[in-house]
Amino acid sequence: MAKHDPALDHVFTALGDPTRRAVLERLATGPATVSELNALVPMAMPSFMGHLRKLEEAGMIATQKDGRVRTCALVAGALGPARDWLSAQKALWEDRLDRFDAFVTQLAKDQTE
Amino acid sequence: MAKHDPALDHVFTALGDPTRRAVLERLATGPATVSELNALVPMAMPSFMGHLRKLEEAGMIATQKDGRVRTCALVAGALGPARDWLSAQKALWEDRLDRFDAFVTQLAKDQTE
DNA sequence: GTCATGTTTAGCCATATTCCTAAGTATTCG
DNA sequence: CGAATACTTAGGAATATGGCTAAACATGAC
Repeated sequence: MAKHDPALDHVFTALGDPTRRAVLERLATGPATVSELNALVPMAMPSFMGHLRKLEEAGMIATQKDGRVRTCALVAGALGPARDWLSAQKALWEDRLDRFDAFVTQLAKDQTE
Repeated sequence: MAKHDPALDHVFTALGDPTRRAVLERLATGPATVSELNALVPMAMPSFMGHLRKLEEAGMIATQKDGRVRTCALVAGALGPARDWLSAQKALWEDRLDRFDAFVTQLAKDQTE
């Protein structure tokens, strides 16, 4: 397990905002322009661009400008590390809680004997 | 899919910090006191307490004070929503990318014909 | 009771975040 | 060319975040 993974910092932080999650959810259905994405939330364009920039810096979306229109799309595999961390953690977590459960169960059994 | 889930905001934001992830990783092996956890990172206790408070507010850890010692432990199922969101998203994401792949493949095939 | 230990509170500082408006640039349309 | 469209840049304000030191508290050990 990595001591300190800055990529994970960026990805989780990016996911911690509802506007940015909404963008990702929308992009999961296919690419979209900045204006189309901005229409999802009631926010001025410059503010919204800040969110897109963070998603791009986190490596979660890629953008490309054609003429005056910028199109955004998801980056494959960007969620992998986050999901892996969570899965590993959840496994340990539940294993640990299971053992605690067993401990409590054993305790209860001992008392009834 | 929830329009705007504040619980998810808190959980992902909490995960976006290496100090807090280190705490969770440590707690996955069993409960620990505040001092024990603080020893994991070079940080003054009051600063560190701020991180613990965030984890507690996010519902990810529970704490309890016995005498002058506060013990911290994981909360079961706290990672569930985050993991679920990521899994759902990743599924859509990869499905979408697969279809894009198929589209590109088809395009290439068309050109060679 | 005194003293060490383990937090907790209070208060401060620097920087980052998240929003805004106004004005600028670049492209496309008529 | 002129006007509309789609961003982009510049700059600013409010609040949040992440760190600190110093001092207060509460409890356990002697």
